[in-house]
Amino acid sequence: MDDNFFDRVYEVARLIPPGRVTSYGAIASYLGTKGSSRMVGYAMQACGKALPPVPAHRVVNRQGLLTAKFHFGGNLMEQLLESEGVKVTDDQVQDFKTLFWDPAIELEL
DNA sequence: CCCGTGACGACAT
DNA sequence: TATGTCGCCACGG
Repeated sequence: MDDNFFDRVYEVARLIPPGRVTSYGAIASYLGTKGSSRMVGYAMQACGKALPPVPAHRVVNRQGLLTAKFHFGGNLMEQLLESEGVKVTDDQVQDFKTLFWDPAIELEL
């Protein structure tokens, strides 16, 4: 875990409260690399080897769309989110705007 | 060392 | 509103 950049992403991702979701761009922006939202997703891809495990299922794209479900495998991601109380329909988070957790704001206090 | 790829996002048309 | 294109930068081949 010498990869500082990845660790930053993991650290923020782990701060996401249960039943909440955030976007790659929000995390990237918090890290100061808002233009590199792709790197956040890329880091998530490698989150499987990160300890403690990162709740990547709480991270979705700007539209609240479960773009990562393909990587989780089937409906696993959707299952995990609903298990935390997050309503998901058609690979899309319901009330995404309400459940949205922005580190730049929530951690601002 | 160069090239293609990608869990995204903003802007242009 | 929908579709297309570019930028971003780390990683594998």
